[in-house]
Amino acid sequence: MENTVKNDKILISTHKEGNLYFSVAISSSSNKIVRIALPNYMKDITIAEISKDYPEFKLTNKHEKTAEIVSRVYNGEKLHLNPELLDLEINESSPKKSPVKTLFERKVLLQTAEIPFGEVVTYKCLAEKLETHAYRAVGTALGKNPFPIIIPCHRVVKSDMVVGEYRGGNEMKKELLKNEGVQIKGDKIIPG
DNA sequence: TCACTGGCCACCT
DNA sequence: CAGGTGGCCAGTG
Repeated sequence: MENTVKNDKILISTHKEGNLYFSVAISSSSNKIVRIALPNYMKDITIAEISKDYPEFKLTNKHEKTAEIVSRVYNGEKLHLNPELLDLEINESSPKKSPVKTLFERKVLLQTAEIPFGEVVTYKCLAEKLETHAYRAVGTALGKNPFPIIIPCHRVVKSDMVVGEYRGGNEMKKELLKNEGVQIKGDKIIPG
């Protein structure tokens, strides 16, 4: 059992790339990533995003390397981060404490992790792979993705190829896609 | 239990 | 094309 537990210490490390800050949160007991913050021009905002779920944390540079990897992936480097490093477990005794809270969310995230660099799939397609018609629920689950960028929820788009929504905003989603070579015109993916 | 809310979809003007 | 409508179903309170 390696999921987050009550007295776990959460370590937050930040890396600056260009004028953006990238923060990651790692559990000191499992040594796994429990949260990745979306990049921001303000360091404090990335930390605040995490501290909302983990009020008791410690700032450290111990995991800055991990935050740097996130920043490099954001900027379009095709890097592989071992999915084992993400805490995808569901804590049965208190699911609310774990980054991923339900089986459905986990299945959606794992399926999303399969989408190759530079490619997109639709919410519908993802739902069908999970053998459900809960298209909207797929979107909702991705909206709560604790590991944005690394679990590439930005590669999931609407059925009409419009880019769609993103926690960090529609523009950030488009930038992420452009960074990995996806052609976009207006709000629409150009099939390639 | 029930009602409501979504990072959606299909279908209709 | 744009905008509206009803439908889908997992989570939430």
